Amino acid sequence: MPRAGLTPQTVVRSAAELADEVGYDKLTLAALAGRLGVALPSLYKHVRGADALDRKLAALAVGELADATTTAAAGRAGADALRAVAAAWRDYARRHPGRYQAAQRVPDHADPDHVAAGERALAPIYAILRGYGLTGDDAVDAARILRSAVHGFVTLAAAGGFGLPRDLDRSFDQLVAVLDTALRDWPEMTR
Amino acid sequence: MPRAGLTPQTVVRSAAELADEVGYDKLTLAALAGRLGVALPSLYKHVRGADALDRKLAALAVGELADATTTAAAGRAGADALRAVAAAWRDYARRHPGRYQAAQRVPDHADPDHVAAGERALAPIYAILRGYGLTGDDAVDAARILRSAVHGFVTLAAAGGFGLPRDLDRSFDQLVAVLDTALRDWPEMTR
DNA sequence: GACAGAAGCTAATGGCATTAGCTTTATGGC
DNA sequence: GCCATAAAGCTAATGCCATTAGCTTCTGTC
Repeated sequence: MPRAGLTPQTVVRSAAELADEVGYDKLTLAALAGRLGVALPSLYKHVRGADALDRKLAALAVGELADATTTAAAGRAGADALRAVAAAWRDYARRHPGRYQAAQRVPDHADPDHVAAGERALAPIYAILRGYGLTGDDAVDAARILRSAVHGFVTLAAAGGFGLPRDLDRSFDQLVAVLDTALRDWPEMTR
Repeated sequence: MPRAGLTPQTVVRSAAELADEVGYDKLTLAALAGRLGVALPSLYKHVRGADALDRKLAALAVGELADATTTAAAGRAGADALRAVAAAWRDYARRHPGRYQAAQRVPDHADPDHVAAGERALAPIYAILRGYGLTGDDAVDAARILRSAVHGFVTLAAAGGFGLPRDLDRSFDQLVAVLDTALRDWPEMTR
């Protein structure tokens, strides 16, 4: 019997593809083993179990999302950077719905790679905010707002929560325009 | 042996409580049966199965969310209404994390109650937007933005996605302030 | 070429969901 | 008041998934 030649890497990468294809909730060790042409328990030679796989997949996905947004932000600033990062973000979520969902898991403090990937994903956001002159508490609030808006949009869109026929691209452009305006005229109010 | 006296109503309500207590992902027919003091298969006398229970729970939760936001909007307009609805929304999600997650399931077209609840939940949002003078496509875009921002915020907050110690209430106030500004000075841009 | 370790396997266990079929309890008509 | 019936509950059986244990076989190194 020839060997399948699996590694932790290939197993996680295959899990990512499977999650994107069938949905994160239907990602199962049994289905993954089937896709890899291997008996289910064999996977335990490469990952500690279903929960560990989920964590590794989250780390992978956050890292990829960080790469995508970082690349999009390179060489840009202001509204230009905001648009590019938001577009890359949404694009990643659409192209990789399973991974994007997996990425929402909060990093385990004991996994430095996952934690680092999470920080890398935040970096382009704070870079954009610096470009708008926002730092400190303002930047924290603004980052939360930016993340909330974009994440909320792609999540609701992916779930089919936007029923009406109105073009989604238009709505997303408006969302980004609103964020740009908000960051330019940052409300001084609550201080 | 005395009867438990269950009904579809009590089963779904108990499921809602259980989901809030242990988390939506850990809501299981086995756990629900245990809480109700009944053997697992007995639940099938009241609900068609796990998936049907999820759907009923979603309908219940969306209805409750609609009630909460509708009540908050009553007698208010403009920024006042926006603040009240956003607060009620966030409050519901925090008080009922399991239900809120359940509510994200898109209504089955064959379930009129669920569909109606979904429309009731949208009503206060569109009412607010009318108060800002937004109708038609503008209202659709604005509603999507509003929903994205608030839903994204409560989702990320619930998942523990906001790591930093900065006060969440402050950030949420800023979010609502940003939305208020955006709705007042609605960008005419993309048309 | 032998051996050590890794990669794979089968078998067994336990949890959950579902279906089938049985027993018992309420209840409504006579 | 009694009995028939439908509903509410039960146990038993099946199937899928995750996990663990323990065995076999491949592969690379001396």
